[in-house]
Amino acid sequence: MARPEMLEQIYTVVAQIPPGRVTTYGRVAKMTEGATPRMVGSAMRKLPDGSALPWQRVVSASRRLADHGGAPRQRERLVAEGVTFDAAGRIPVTLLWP
DNA sequence: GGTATGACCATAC
DNA sequence: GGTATGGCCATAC
Repeated sequence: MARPEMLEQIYTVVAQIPPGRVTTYGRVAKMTEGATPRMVGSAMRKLPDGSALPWQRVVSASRRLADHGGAPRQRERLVAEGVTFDAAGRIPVTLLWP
């Protein structure tokens, strides 16, 4: 079940990502006790569009945008923050948030 | 309660 | 750099 505490902790971790940096689903899951990458993805999917949560800063472990309907919008929001993409559409390792 | 699906990851090849 | 496999666990039906 989606325990509210865990969901809130996921939101807290995501909210702590600095602007211009990104992190991966696995990292968020590891920082959240009892969570798995799938749950992080589910949590993001459930978010309303106008959410203040910086969901765009969560990317897949290969440093690409996850494959979902809002991916183009996510890429635009990241670029607007100053996140750069290389020719292969990957985010530089230096932008990863530990 | 079983089965299928999903904004995933680590590992092996 | 790719594909395949197993694991993870909440949701939907």
